Amino acid sequence: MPKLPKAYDPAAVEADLYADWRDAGLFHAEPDDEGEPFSIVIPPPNVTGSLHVGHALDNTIQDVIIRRKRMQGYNAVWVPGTDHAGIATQNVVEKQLAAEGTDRHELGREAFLERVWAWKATSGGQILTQLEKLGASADWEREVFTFDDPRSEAVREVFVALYEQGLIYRGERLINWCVRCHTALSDIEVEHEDETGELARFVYPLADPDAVPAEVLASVDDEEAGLTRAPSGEVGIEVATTRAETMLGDTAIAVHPDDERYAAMVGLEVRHPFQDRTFAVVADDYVDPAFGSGAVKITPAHDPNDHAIAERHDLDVIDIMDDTGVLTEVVGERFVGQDRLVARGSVKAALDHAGLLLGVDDHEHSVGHCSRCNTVIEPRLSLQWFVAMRQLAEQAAAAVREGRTVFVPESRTKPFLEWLDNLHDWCISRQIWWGHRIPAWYGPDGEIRVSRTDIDEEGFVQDEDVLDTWFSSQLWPFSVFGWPVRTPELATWFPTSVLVTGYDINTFWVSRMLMISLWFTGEVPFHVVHNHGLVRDEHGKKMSKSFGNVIDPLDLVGRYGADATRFALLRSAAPGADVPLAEEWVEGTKRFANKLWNVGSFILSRLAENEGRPGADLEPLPPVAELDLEDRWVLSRLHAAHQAADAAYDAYDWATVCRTLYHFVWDEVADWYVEAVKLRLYGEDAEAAAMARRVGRHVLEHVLRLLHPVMPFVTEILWRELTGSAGGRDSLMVAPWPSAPEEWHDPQAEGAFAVLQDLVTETNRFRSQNSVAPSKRFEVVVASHEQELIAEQSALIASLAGLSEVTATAGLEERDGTSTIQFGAGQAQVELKGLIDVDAELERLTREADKARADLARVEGKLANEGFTSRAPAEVVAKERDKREQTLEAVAQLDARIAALEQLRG
RNA sequence: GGGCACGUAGCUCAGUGGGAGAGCGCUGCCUUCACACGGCAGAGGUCAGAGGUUCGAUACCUCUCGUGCCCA
Repeated sequence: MPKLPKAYDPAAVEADLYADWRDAGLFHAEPDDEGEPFSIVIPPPNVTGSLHVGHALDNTIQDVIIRRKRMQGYNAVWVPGTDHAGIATQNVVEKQLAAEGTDRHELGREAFLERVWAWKATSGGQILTQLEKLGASADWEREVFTFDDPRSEAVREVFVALYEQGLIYRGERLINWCVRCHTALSDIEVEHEDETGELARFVYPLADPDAVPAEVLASVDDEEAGLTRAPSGEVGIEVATTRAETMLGDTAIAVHPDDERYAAMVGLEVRHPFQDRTFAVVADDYVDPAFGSGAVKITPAHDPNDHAIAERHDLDVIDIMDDTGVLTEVVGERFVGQDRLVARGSVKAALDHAGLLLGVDDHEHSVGHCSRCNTVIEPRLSLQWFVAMRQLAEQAAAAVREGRTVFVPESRTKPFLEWLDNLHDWCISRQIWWGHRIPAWYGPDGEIRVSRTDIDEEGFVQDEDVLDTWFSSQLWPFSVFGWPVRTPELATWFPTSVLVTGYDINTFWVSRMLMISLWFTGEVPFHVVHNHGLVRDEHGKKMSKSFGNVIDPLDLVGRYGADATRFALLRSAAPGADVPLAEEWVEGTKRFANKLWNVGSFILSRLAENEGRPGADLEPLPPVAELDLEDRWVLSRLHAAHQAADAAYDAYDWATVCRTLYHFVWDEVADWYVEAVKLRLYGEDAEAAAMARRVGRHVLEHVLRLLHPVMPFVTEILWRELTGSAGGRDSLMVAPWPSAPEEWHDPQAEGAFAVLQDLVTETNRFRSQNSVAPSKRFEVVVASHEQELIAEQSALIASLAGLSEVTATAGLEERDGTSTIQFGAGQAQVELKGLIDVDAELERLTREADKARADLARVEGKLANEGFTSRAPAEVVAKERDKREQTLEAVAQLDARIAALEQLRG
């Protein structure tokens, strides 16, 4: 066997191995391939995207699942692709246009779209290439795009069908408007953040104070009165708002019907201070009489609750702003042309100037922001297309309740169902150009035609808007397989097996796939939703560019290798929890890859020429009874590791998979088995050495298979060395998943080996405490209730503990000049003479004791200084006191050992 | 305001009705024939706090405090 390089160098092998797998067609599957179908569709990343750690985790998990299923003999396919990402992609190209001094309107719709397609062809989808660096074994021949022709076909079919079924409608409703993106957004594309804003309190003066009963009017200065006297002297009703500019669109004041303070005012009119109009006081149950003054200003065009009240009371609706958030002429010339945030200040100033402002207080409240660009969202009444969600949501909820789709971890189920149960209709039209254009045409006399084919008739024009990107990506699990065409792929791989995604997009995407899939195919889109956490930094903070804690996964791959990067991510991925990641942790997993490499390289280095293994099947081992203790022990441990890892794989518990295999490889195989087996490998008995090689090779190959899904590269390269594989289709990637025979489970061997481990560990401790060099060999006489075991394994014990001779005895004789090593199953007697150089040891200990005394003197001196103890920070003083305690203890121990040694020297 | 998690070593986290653990970091020793990307040994914890259940609680229950997330 050729000797492998001393250290594992991922960069030297990864690209070649990946190309070899791909060229051998190992990523590709056909519907009529052998095996039970297993399928995963990638959550399509934005075509504009580049790989971040979140993608790295999400796709690593998918790769782990698909690689294991492939090894288990499933007809496994992982379909990759990208999302056209309407707003995000349009933003990218619009930015380019802006840099060129033009914009999309100047270019026109058609030219603009050509421009976006051209951008996509050259710069889009690089994220998929980046996934290859991670080792992603996706079926690249099946790559699709949410905006390619077959997917667009599916989108149109779904839109038209839902329209025909009455589940899609066009209507004027309150929606979320982004004044920067110039488009409507659905509810979930709005992110709410708590902010400290200002609550402005002001008075709407009564239009006719004389309409109020005299005794009510007389009570105006009372604390509890409904009426308020403004600084101007006018009498009116107090209201409050965080968005002062919305008062320009107010069309009512609402009070609670049972609120006696306002009973006399209901039905009366108040006067708008800046506009030539009045409006009424209405009574509505919605109002909370305990909040603020108990009277609420009503802006029906810019607040959902107000809009609901307006519908109940048939109020006027006044939209005060244009698409960019600038106030229109309806607000009056004093404020027209101001941005809504500017107007907020000027309205307050104007109210103050008019003597109507009562005060402005800080106010904690939740403010909606565009999830795309973070601009403050404006609720706004607008004519848009909607999907009626009730029926769809009920079906989806039922499917989840029946367990047709399950969430892993299960704890995600409840919030998901609660969200589904409270779903509002979905606004799906977007005022942008890049996306699936709404297949609706408007004819003369307000006729609307929604059609599967374009309408060319004179007088008909198509809706300018496009569909929400999620409207197309909701079809992904079946549109990738060609739906609505009944393809063999669809028949084989749909419904898909598992969907892997962060829990943060359960509402955005998972819910919609479930709903639409059930509606159109009658099937759930996936049997399992595996939710992983979000990748955060090592302190649990969200990664963000502005915070400077972003980790670039490609950078990690470049420096530590794909395997280490994958392992580091998975190792932190405990079920249900977010995933903390630090660069130095990746360094740690690189060391693990190196450890595995060296275990492999050791075993390989001992193999004889003819001991390479042919074929995909693991070579059978001799019956357990014929094996040595350490063989039986390692197989029993392998059995346990196999069971634990297999169960964790099935449970999507990646942290446990990693922990189990890491521990087995490092702490059991490397630290104990490899060391134990050296006795035979370097010994004279050729037959015993051959057996050791055979078991070692078997264990190594087994664990390589178990580890392959998480660390595909280092396992593959070692496997090829071990088996003499030339690559191609003879690959670990498609080697059968191993099994661990029950007969390996051997508690007796584990118990016996544990006795040896304990004795070896205690001997090491004796060495360490007495400064006996690891290379120094000495004799022990062991008295133990496991006398037989000790006698049988004396050579192994001697080898592991670096002893010259191990003698088993029933009982120890008291002898001068000896000491005993205590271990769990007995004692080992050691001759001290010649082992410990008493003089040198005394000298060393005396030096240490002197140093400790010097330290002690310094600390004591400090603590004796009154200035220090009274003026230094308490924690510093406490630290010094601790140090004194520790140093005292150290001095005492050193003195005791010195005394003991002096007695020995006599 | 409603809901859900979580609080264990300096940091990040496992864990279990009966011995308190891992990785990293830290200390000491060791270049011994797979590996210094290593080996051996070691220091370090009131398992957030209080009460309850129990023979026994870090674990189960209740409350308090603290942190995070989702929803309104």
